[in-house]
Formats: sequence, C-alpha cells, structure tokens
Amino acid sequence: MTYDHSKIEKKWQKIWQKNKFKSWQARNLSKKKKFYILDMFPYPSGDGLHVGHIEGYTATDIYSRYLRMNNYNVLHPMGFDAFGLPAENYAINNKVHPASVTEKNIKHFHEQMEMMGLSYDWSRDLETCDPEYYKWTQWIVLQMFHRGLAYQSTRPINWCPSCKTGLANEDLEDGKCERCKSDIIRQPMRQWFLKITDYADRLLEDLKDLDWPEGVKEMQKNWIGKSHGYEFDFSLAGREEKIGVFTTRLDTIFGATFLVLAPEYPLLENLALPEYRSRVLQYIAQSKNKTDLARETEKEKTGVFTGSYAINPANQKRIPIWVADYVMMGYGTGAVMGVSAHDERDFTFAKKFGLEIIEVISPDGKGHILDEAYTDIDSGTLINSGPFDRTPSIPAQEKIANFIGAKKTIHYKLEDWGFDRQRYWGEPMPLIFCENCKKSVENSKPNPRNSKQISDKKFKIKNREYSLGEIINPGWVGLKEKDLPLTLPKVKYYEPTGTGESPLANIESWVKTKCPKCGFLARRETNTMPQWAGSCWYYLAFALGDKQLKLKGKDVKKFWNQKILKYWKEVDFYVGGVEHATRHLIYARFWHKFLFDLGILSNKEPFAKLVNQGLILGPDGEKMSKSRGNVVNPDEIVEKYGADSVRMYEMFMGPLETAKPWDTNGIVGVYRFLNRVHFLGKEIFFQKKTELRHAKSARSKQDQKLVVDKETTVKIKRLLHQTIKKVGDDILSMQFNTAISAMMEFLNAFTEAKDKFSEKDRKESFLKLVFVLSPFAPHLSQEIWSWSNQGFVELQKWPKYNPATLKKQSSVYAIQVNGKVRDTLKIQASSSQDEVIKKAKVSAKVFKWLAGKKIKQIIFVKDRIINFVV
RNA sequence: GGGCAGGUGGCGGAACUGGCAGACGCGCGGGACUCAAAAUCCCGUUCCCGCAAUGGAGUGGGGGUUCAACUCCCCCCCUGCCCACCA
Repeated sequence: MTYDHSKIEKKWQKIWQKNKFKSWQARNLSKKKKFYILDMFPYPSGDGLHVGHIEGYTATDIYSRYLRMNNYNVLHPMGFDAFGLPAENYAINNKVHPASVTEKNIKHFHEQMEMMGLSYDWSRDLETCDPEYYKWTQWIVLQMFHRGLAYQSTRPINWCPSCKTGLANEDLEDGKCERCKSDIIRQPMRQWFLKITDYADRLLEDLKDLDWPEGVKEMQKNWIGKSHGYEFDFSLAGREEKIGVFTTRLDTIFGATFLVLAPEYPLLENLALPEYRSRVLQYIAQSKNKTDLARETEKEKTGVFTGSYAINPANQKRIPIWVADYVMMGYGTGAVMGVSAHDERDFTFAKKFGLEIIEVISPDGKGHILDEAYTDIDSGTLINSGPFDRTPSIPAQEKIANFIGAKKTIHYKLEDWGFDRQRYWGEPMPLIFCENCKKSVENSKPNPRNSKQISDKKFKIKNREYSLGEIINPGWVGLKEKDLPLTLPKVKYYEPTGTGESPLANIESWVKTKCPKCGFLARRETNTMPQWAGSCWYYLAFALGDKQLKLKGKDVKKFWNQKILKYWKEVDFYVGGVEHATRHLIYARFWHKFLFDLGILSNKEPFAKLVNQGLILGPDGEKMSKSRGNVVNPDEIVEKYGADSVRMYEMFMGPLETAKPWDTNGIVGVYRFLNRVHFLGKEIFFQKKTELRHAKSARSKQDQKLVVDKETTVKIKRLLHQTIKKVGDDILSMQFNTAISAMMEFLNAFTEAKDKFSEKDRKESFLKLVFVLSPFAPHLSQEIWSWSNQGFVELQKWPKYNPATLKKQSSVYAIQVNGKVRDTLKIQASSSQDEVIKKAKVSAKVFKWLAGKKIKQIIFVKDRIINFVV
C-alpha cells in the first residue's frame, strides 16, 4: 500500500502558502545566532528546474531547516537572475517580448520550488530585471565609472555573429559562443571595460582565507594568472623603433636567438622587408581567418620570417624577427624572445625553421646536445652567458636585469571585464555622451593621476565638477543618482541590429536627452550590461531585505543600511555549480571589494564557505543534454513518487560534491522507506483504523499483544539516540547520504522491535524519528506530526541525544590470530583487558589456532580487537 | 602539457584517528500472500571450493612500513572535470 503523496504534499503546500511561509522568514537584527545560507539563484530558462538545481537546493534546504530547529536565525533566500541572452533569443524566435517570457518562466520556477517544499524566505524574493533592483546595479556601476574603474576603448573583442553581441573571454567555450556555439570572431568595437585588473592582486591574495574547494581556488588563481618577470626592449637593426618583451626567464636571455611577434602586432607590417612582405601579409590574413578552435587544435607551429633583425641587448647579437600565431597579442607585449634551448614552444619552432639553438642553462655546468628544451629553473646554472656563467638561474635574473636595464614587472592573464552587450534585454548603462562636455574636458586637459586608490576626487572645469571617470572618458558623463533607475524602454523591435549598436540605438526618443552636466543635447549609451552584472550583488540585496529595496528615497546611506549589512556580514555558506568558478564568483568578489572600498561593506569577501554540488548525469552516465535525450524531468518523477522522495533520493545518491548518474529505479528505495514510515505512523496513531487490514502480514503481527521487553527498549533507544546524533552531524557536514542510511537503519530495527515496547515509548521514539526526518521529507513529516499535534513540525526543537544513552553495555571484540579474524567475542563493556583476553583465549575457534604455538605478542584495542601474534 | 577530483560487489555508494571491508539502497535469486498481476512482507546475495565453514582470494596494478593497510610511503596504470601555445 502506498501513501497518497500527492494529496499530502499539496495539502501542506497550500497551508504553508496561506501562512505566507512565515516560519521560513529571517529576521534582520534578531538576537538569535545568524546563519546566511545561499543557493546560486537560477537563470529562469524555459525548461524549468532540472534535477541538478534540485540537488543543491535540497541540500541547503535541509541545512536551513536543521538550523532553524536548532534556534538559528537563518537567511535562506531565493530570486531570479532574469536578464540575459537566452530569453531574448527565445523571444525573438517566437515573436514575444523578453519581459513576458521571463515572467512566465519565473512563475514556473517559483511553482516548482514550492512543489519541492523548499523553505525559502519568499519575502525577500527578487528579480534582477526589476527596476527597483537594477536601480542599484546601475548605481554601483555609476560609482565605478566616477572613480575611474570604467573606461571606454575600441579594441578587438569576441563577437558572436549569431547573437550579434560582444562577449567576454569568460563567456567562450572552446572558442565558441557558450550560448549558441557559433564561432567567435575578433572584431574591433567600442566597448566599456571594468578595471577588474586593479583588483587582481587582492582577488588573488584573499583567496587564501576562503573555505572553498581547492579546485575553485586553483581555477581562480590560474584565471588571474599572476606571473613575475621582467620587461625590456630589443632595439632593431637599422631602425629607430624598439620592441618590448616580457619574460619570466630573464636568465635565459643569452640564448635568445630570435624574436617572435603576434600576427596582430602593430609594427609588424612595417618590419616586413619588401621581399618578405607578401608572405607576411598572407600569414597575417590566414591567422585572422583561423578560428580560435583551429588555432588551438593545431599542434604544428607555423610562422614566417619578416626579413628584419633585432639586437639582443645581452650580447649585441643580430637575431631574426619572425611572426607566428603561437604568440598572443593579448598577453604580455605581443612579442616574445625566442629561447629555443629552454622553452618547449620555442624549441619546436626553432627545430622546424632551422633557427639557432644555444644552450645557456645547464644542470651540470657542461654543454649538451639537446633533444628537448631544458626548462627547469631551480637546478641549473648559466653557461654561454658571458660574465654570468656559473650563476644559478634565479639569482642570475636580477643581475642580468641590472646589466641590460630590464624592469621587474608583474603580468596577469586576467583582462579587464568587457562590460557591454549590444543587446536589448539587460540593464541600461547609466551614462550619457555629451559633445559639449567632451570639448570642455579635452580643452582643459586636467591631469588625473593614475592611482589605484579609489577616490571620488572632482575636477573643476568651467565651474562644473567632473569626476575622474568623466575625465578619462571625455564626453561621457554619469547620470544623476536621483534619475536612477534608468529604465529599459518598452519597444516593439528588440532584434539585435548587427551593426554593433544595441537595438536601443533605434529609439531616438529614448536616446536623445539633455546632458545632466551642461544641459546641452546629448545621447545615452545604448549598450546594456552583461548578464553577470545582476548577480554581482544580489546576496547583499537579500540581506538588506525587501523593505530596503522598496525605499523610495534618494538617500543612499539609508539604502545601504550599515546595521543590517553588518548583522548578516557575509554569506556563511554558498552552494552552486562549479561552472561559475571563473565568472560569477570572480565578478561578485570584485564588486564586493569595490563596495568595501566605498566603505559600504565591512568585510573583504562575500562568500565564506563554498560547496559545489556534483553534476547529476543522465541514466547513461553522460552529462544530461537535450540532444542526447537523457534529461530527467523532475515534474514527472514528483508526480509519480512525490517531492519528498525526489528530495531524499537526490540526497541519497551519493556525496553532494561528486558527479553521479541518475537511476530512476533507485528512487524506489527511498520511496519505500517513506511509505514504511507513513504506514508505521498510521499503525501507531490509528491502530484500529480499517485501512490497515489491506496489509495482511502486518495484520497478523498486529494481532499479537504488546509484550514490553526491557532489553529491546534500551537497545532501540540507544539506536535512536545514535541516529539523532548521526543525522545532525551528517547534515552539518553535508553527508546527507549517510544521514539517510542511518534513518533507514533505525526504521528497520524499530519496525522489527515495535511490539516489544510500551505504547508511550513507541510513540515518543517514532516522533523523534519524524523530527530528524523532517528536514529531508518536510511534507510527510508534517502530515504525521499533525496526527497527534497542532502546529508545524518545523517549529519544533531538534531532539537532543543523551551521551549516556549512547554508551553500549556490551562490546564485541574481533579476535584475530596473526591479523586474521578467527572469532568474535561479546562481553560486558566494563570488562578489563585481562578478562577479555582470558575469555578470548579459551574460545574453541581461537584455541584451534593457538594450540601448540607460542604467543609472542597480544595487541588489545579497547572495544574493537584482540590480536594474538604467534 | 598543467591543475583538481577519483578508481571498493552486477549498480549507486559505506567504512571514525590504521583496528571485523562491502553499512544503506537498487538489482538479482528463492519463498509467502493472490485465480492472476501489481503492491507488500520474509530469507539469501563480494568471488572461488564446498552439504557445511571456523577454508581460500579480495578495495586499479606492483612494491614497502605495521601485530594489523581501502586508509600511511614509493613507483606505475586508468577515468572524470577544469584550464591551456600565458612567454
């Protein structure tokens, strides 16, 4: 007989809803201990929640429910990351408005979350596309702009020809658009950049203190990619210009036998001598056409000689200048000194094109014939390096730097964040372009010092004050704060233009405006912010709460309520997918640090502890995807087995962090467990009810009279207390799978023994099981609770376990002879070592192995093992 | 090529600080109930030999430390994920 999960779950969901989910609300400034536990809020796609969402959301839900039962003030909010390309693309294809698509999707997500019994504080619900919310997204960007952290530049960016927008490096996957898989082309474009590189060091440094998975920290480290090295110039043979290079191996400079430039290198065409020119130009054109993917998979090195020569500053040798696409314009200076003997890439390049290979670092001070590059930096000394021979690599660097006048520098792989999207469905940039102001600023040429200190220094020009941002971006002025939010205009046509301008550019009435500075006719920025903007501070909005978001006033200080922000301080626990490691999690840390610098926040990092839930794979063990047809639809499974079963199954599958395949058969295990709990509850609370008769085997047992057995009562009580302890401990360490096993074990033992203890003990013990089960299966637990009590089970206290009850009265020893188990011995726990050994020796099974042999040593481990060594 | 995480029955996975490997669940085999099926309940289930077990083997492979190794050390193999001509 199965319980009617659908009826029970709907019934309680309705009651919770009627109650406005009050027991799930967090209180700002409550005296209780606070805990902020956050899920990465979803992008509301048209597909609805998938089983992967449910995994992470259930984990935090169990955690939250457990902490609430332990008297914590738990902040566990949910919202929607609602701006973004997919909704817009869908809207275009289906001729509807992105806003209405998004609204519909959010509604669906919301319903599904309620269907899963997730205990969110819905009073703090937010959507990033809500003007009340993005008002503050714009406000933060505006502050960044004023303080010189936003700048405009025209440079080649990643352009997706299908989505018709620029994308950040982070948004690419194998050189393709993450969203539509089109090949990306590099195209110069006017673009706003946020100076995340100013924060590179702090983003790297502060990783140390975070309780995050090593992998994620490592990814961020690599993404920031800090490397120490030296920068210096190569002069050119017979020319004025110089070519700057960056190297981390200055110790190898005497072995630099050629110079390689990236195909995009500005000086390159000039350097190509007439007889080489056509080949160089052809090479440049070729590499431009190559997709990044092709450039990546191509192992073979290619390149062309320019005909020009440079002078090695260390030994004044003439070395040839080549162009090759293994050198990237985006990193360092776009020019590399080729040290064929000590760099793998340079080595293969030199081999292929017959360039000179000079060994300058040697592990033993002698020369060798190399068949691969020797790249070890820690154990070699210099040779063939003039005055520096015999110096070890590391000290040699500084000496050579002094010798040739190289500058110690640090390079980062991290680039500034390309912050524009030429699309409609995003936050409008709060910036205006004014020709008049441009003239004023350019004519007065103020000299903004390029300092990394955040400052809101103002510059006076013609009695008007300009911010640092307005000086370094002449003509661009920030919107007045009182004019925020700058709302997205309602439009009929929001298809991307493809001209590099956002669809907003077509709306003259919106674009034309007055300059807030000088009142002249001006134009608005028509690009919008990238999808990642809204998620950079949503955790702060949750903490502030809906009252703060609805504040109508212009008082910034009131909005960023210090008391509230200090109370919640940081997200204690953040759970989400690892795919955000180098995007959301870096961007949000960046904004957080910026707000810290503004004095709005008092702690350096937003997310103290992070856990990544593992992927739930399809039943075939492969990543779920529509094209593979292995996507599991949670709605169907919930329909069949109920939300409680789905929640429990996903937690029971294995450790939260690991990837594990979905097995629809597997869900029946927890489903049966819940059914047994339900059935047992019915039996305990409604013993005489007729529906029990259906189960015949149960009836025969039911006919037996209760025979109270003291020993069994004690045994089950001990197991109960063990279970309470284990489930609580396991929830805190996020080992939900073993917590569930423990409950199953208890139920098995309890069912077997249920007729052997008093009615009172039986009810009490069973209700305690219902308590510990309630974070996992909130609907069923609530239903059973309601059979004997009023109110909500989630408002009850988590049961206490008694350490004294946990103690066993007898212990079981494994008796080993030479490390092999030969027998077991059950004995009173209080027995002394001697007693145990005495008893163990006389066991017939053990005696067989000991007979006629001398006992050399006896190992005794309390409550576990005795080992006779013979 | 680099980094991270892993490798335990037919499957998902347990195993505290080195102390009885395989908890819990799925699946499978057998049985009860049923006209029958579903559901439910009971028994069994690492492999090999065997009527049996108190016999033998066993946590990717090889070696080592130890009374005792899934766990610690050395070497090797394999899988997944992320990053990647980063100078």
